Amino acid sequence: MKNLEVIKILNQIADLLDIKGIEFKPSAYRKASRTIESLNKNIEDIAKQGKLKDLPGIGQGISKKIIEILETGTCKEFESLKKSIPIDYESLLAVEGLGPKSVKVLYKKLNIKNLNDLEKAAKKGKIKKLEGFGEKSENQILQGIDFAKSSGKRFLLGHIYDIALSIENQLKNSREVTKVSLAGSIKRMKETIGDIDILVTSKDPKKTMDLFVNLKDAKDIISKGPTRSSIRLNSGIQVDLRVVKEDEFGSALQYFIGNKEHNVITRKIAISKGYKLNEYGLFKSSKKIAGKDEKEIYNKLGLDYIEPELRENNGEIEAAKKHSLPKLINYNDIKGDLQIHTNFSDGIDTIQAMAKKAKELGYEYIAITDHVGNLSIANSITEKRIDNYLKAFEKAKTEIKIFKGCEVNIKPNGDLDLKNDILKKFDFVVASIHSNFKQTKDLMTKRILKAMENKYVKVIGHPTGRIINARKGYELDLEKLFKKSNETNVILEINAQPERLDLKDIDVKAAVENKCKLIISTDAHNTNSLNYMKFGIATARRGWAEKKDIVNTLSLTNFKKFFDIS
DNA sequence: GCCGTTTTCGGCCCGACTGTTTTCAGTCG
Repeated sequence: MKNLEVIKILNQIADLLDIKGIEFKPSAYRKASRTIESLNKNIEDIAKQGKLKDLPGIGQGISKKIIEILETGTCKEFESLKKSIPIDYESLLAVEGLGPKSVKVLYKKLNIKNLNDLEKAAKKGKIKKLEGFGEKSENQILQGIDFAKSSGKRFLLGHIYDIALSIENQLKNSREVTKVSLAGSIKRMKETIGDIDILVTSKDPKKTMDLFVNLKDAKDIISKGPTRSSIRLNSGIQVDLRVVKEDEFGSALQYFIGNKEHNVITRKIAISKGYKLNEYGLFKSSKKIAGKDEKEIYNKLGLDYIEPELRENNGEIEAAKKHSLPKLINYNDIKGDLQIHTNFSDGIDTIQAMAKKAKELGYEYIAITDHVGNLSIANSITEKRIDNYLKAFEKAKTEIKIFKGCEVNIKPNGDLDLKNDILKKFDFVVASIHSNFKQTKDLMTKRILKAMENKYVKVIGHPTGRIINARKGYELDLEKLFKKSNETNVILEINAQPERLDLKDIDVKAAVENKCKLIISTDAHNTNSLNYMKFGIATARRGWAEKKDIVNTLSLTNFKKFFDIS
């Protein structure tokens, strides 16, 4: 799939046009880029079918450029832009406070082309002498350089969610604060988060802002005002707090949860109905007709309430208009966790400890699925140790149902790494890929399809093998897997590990559209990681999944029936 | 560059905060 390549180049064209000071075109390129980002199809296939222009935000000009990129790896427009502005704009724009206008001035006046040039110029005090810059902006740039060098990547949802909740709680517990909510991408439970947005109402905004910028975990204050302040935490993530009035809380939430495209469309709908929508409310001329409550705003726009996880401009507005939004799976619908590791293979805690924690989480059943076979890296349970492992299940005294499970490696040819006469001793076999990721799409698809034909396999673990920010998933024809799943009742997993979330949201949506059921598992290697379930559920919700689409929402009795196990 | 129950041309979301200004441009979300 060349989707990522196309996305990257379109974004870079947008950056360069921005620096050139060209209006409106940058946002057109970014919009096209985001459209491709939300696709769960191969852009090359769409191009071959001549259907690029059917995609929103892609017209005559950009479709030609996409074809050029697919054929040659780049496009003339991009190359000539780079020539005319031969600078490392990506890292320069990553410096906090530097935007396209400043980057242009710095290049024209001081010939600053990269972070090194920028640092030298700032240290020599050259920047503060430029018109429009000063002492403070020079200092800010110096600080920003360090940050741009050290990070730049987005944070994983699962790594910062608890931090966000803790800040939310500290605000909630203060006397002045009357309402608190997370907003932005973290409220939408996006897999990666740029910064944490929080919205509050307060009886004493000044006091609340003081409390906020003095939070224990705050390293720097980026800005502070009566309605908006930003801090940077020790972990490096930025947190924005906004204080709004009680009767603006709903409209502010609507505005700040986003995403951007979703908001642009809701605003346009407002305009088409003769209203105006902004963070202060929904207005008819100057009269406010909604604002306190989000639901009210959506309803007055002729839309059903849209859950935050769906607000990605991915069809939710049309569905809300037609009253056909899915009734999303709830965060408390899960009845069991079906991929769990213990100290028998590469986990830390015992079967009993995992079961105890699962009971606390309110589950009715779990499957312990330690690695079996010859996978050396994960301390796999080899044939010799299998009997010991199975006996441990008999010994474990626990209050909830435990399925005797294992995770078995799928070999490059699609065979499993353990013989059938051993596999049959287990109630619950998860099969997954842990090696030879680089096979062709065709081979990889056949490899997994073959594993799905094994009658002992119940689940395919982390089906695409991707690691967020680190490894692309393997090339795979998911539609064929969906079909096979429907034939064989072998279920594809939504792995809830923060760096996996695999299947990912748009793949979940495709699965649901193919009437393919899924299972959500944490792949926990210690008791604490059993808490990751919420990120898997969030991924399911972002993929429009309902309770009925997720197998482990079934009661123990029905779950057993579904898989025909006891 | 895209798009159209106002438009095939003329719009394109808009407000808070900051720093450098003395009324505003740039950045950010």
